[in-house]
Amino acid sequence: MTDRVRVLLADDEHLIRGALAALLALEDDLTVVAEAASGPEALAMAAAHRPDVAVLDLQMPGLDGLEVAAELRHRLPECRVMIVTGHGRPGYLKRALEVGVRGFLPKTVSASDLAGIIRTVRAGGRYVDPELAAEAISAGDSPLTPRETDVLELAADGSPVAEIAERAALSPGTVRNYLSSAAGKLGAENRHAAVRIAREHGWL
Amino acid sequence: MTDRVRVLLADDEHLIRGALAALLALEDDLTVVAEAASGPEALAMAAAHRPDVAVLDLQMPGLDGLEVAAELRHRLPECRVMIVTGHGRPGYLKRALEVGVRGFLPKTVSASDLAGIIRTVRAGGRYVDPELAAEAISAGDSPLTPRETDVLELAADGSPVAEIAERAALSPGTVRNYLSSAAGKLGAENRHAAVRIAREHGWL
DNA sequence: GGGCACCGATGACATTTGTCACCGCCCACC
DNA sequence: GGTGGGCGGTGACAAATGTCATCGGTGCCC
Repeated sequence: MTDRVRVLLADDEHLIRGALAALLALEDDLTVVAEAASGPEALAMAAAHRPDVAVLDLQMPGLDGLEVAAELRHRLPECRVMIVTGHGRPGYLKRALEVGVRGFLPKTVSASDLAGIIRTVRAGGRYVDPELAAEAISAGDSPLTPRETDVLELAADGSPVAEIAERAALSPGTVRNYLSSAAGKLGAENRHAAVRIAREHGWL
Repeated sequence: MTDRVRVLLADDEHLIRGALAALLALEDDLTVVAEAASGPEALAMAAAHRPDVAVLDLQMPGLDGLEVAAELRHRLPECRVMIVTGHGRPGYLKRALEVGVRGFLPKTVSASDLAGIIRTVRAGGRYVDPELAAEAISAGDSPLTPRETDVLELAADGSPVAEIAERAALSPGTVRNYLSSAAGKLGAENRHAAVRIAREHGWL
């Protein structure tokens, strides 16, 4: 265990990624072996360099952090995955844990904390930001059925019911039923408010 | 002009801010004299340290980057202001230029570019990311009247018309007129789609 | 086998919303 | 001094939406 920890950094913002790489390089037991600016690139880099720990931004072009995490779990099971997120909605944390993510933290942590968490994760430990954890627990599970979620997602851009029905290959009446049910469960006054509420909880 | 450039960094994400500060410190003609994690804190720091250049994140708690920029222009006119943004919508650029911002760039630039741009701005120059500029030009001005924008903003959370009318102290009929007019101008099928379109253009 | 939840659908009904025409008021601009 | 545009409002009408009851089908679990 005296080897240096090999780290993969994935973030679409060059400025942040570069700065982060420079900062982690100051820690003498960490080495950034690869950087990526998109989801697919992150997968390719991981395959090529086989890092010990992958630090993934949640929002990236192509595949987002969670999708990359899910892929990595199959392709490179010995690689520990951490997710770093700017504005974390609760629902993502649950999904992240489901795909085997070992660390989940907001970008408001300090660099030295990040380095410490990388070491923790590398050693087989887990870390979840306390505030995000609290939000996730208080938010709980989505009360929506899978189909309700689907339809609500199609309603997210403000389309009229007829268009949603067409895209979902459903009857307009059925769509209205699902939306009405979803709005009721979420305590929303209409489907648009329901979309907002579901988004805030990370249920969408 | 042989003095070192005194820089204020404001970003709510400690990780990025710290990393950025470390990176800029490597440039031997730049000094980070203050850091802030929120809009009000940025103003206080600027007043206390009187930096040459303020590098502001667009999205911050309290006051956003543009509001801080507007304040700084009055309180500290000799301080040049730059805005750095993660996912930049076109409308912000126009508003930024209106409040006297000298630099506007996405977080996808490299650190050395950033350092160069800070020097440019310090010397009285301007810099606008070409891609953002192109988007802003193609997006153009908002076709909405001020009042239409207000009402559309109140409609953004999906509230029913009655609630919007109450919050705006307007008659429900008037609210519907404004929303209908706004949706028409934006080519939207209803007010919720109008909100989305206006958001995408940075007109909200 | 009986409950139970989810899916998909229909019909009916009240409410909300979108749209249009038209009004008066004020202010800026020519 | 007229004209135009924004603001705020009313009334009316058609369309979209929300809500409810009800149906049949499926699959799961006790």
